[in-house]
Amino acid sequence: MSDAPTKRLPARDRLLRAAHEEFYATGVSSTGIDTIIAAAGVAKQSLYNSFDSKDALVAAYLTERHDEWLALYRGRLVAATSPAERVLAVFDAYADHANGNYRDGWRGCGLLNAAAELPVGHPGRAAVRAHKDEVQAILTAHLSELTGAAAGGDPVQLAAHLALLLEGSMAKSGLEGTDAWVQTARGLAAGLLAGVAVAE
Amino acid sequence: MSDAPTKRLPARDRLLRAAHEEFYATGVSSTGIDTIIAAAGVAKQSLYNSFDSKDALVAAYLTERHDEWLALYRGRLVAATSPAERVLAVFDAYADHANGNYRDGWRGCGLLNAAAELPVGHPGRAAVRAHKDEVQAILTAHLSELTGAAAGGDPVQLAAHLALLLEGSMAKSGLEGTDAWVQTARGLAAGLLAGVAVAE
DNA sequence: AGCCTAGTAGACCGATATGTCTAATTTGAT
DNA sequence: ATCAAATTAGACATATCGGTCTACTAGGCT
Repeated sequence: MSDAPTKRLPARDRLLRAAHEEFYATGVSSTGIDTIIAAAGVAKQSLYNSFDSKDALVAAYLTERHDEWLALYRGRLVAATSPAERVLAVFDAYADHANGNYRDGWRGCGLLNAAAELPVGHPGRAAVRAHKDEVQAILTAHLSELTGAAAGGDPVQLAAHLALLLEGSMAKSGLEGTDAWVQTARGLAAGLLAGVAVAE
Repeated sequence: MSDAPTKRLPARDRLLRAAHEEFYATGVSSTGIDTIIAAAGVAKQSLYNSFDSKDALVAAYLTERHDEWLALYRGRLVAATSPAERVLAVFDAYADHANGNYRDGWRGCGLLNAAAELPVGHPGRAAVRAHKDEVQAILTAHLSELTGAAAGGDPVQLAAHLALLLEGSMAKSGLEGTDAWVQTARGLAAGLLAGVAVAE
């Protein structure tokens, strides 16, 4: 190694890492500031140097998980060689998410979980909705590529169908603690895609 | 009226009604005891006469929402005259749930929302899982009736598909605040059921 | 060496959390 | 009318919440 063996991360990064771990495991509102700074090994003031409030830390946590999923998806995307595979890459990214390392195990989509405990009108809910809209837009784009402009299947409707399977698999796999339901959803999606191909 | 015009409900019932309203609107862990007793118009001691702790009240809240959904489902069931309609009655019960009266509007499935903020291992999560298993068992039973024992479609697999659509519609409609996604899921389910009927 | 930035430890603040306790009062049944 | 059960108001205890403040310290640059 050219550097010091383990360069200590700046406080902001350690806070985000700890926030991810604690918020995901025990929920946003039942996790206190003190828990997070203890997990990060950071002074309380360091938190308020990087973030205006707990709410700002929550907002950063949400965008971080959004980016995290996008990275998983892009990783899967480069290995996909057909439109159908690119659609299934979205399901694989969800599975990768479920198989990540979490202190107390998989507990479902962190964004949906956070939205579930935020009151109506909270900006965090809008952020989660925007993320899910983006996922569905990705599906729609790949499906348009698959069926072509004038094919029989409607890409928008099929994207809605697949999006429901995806989010349903998050809810159900989160309750079970495994990726089994994500794989089930992937299998059903593959069947639907085969049906479109046959119809063409 | 034969009685007093409005018989004041016992404290326990008023507490459950208030707990429903407050827990659903703002989440279980960010809603304090004091908020609930104020909404119920009840003394604090009355809460602890009926429930051992806040956790016990949360548990009662969960079983109450389970029963509430079952009642909606049974109401829809009596009007259904075929196995396919009985399957769709489950979707209609979910739509009824979404169109209920909530102080700050529809915010998704109360059971899923509660599970999303409970840590792994909490008994409340097991209760929610049991509820969702029951819903899926209901779907499976109706589908078995529909396709018969030796029909082409697998009732178990189709029930899994429909269950994913259902829970996906809860997640997505909860973010939007309307029942639109539940109706979309119902339409997709109807299409799948028509496909089974055709294949027979 | 000197300095500036980032970080540290921890006391402190007011508000709120869950839960207990006491004592007075309402209620319904006999 | 009387009695027991249910309910009331509200003080109280203890702990934690998010957030502020002060004073000290460690590292990297010039």
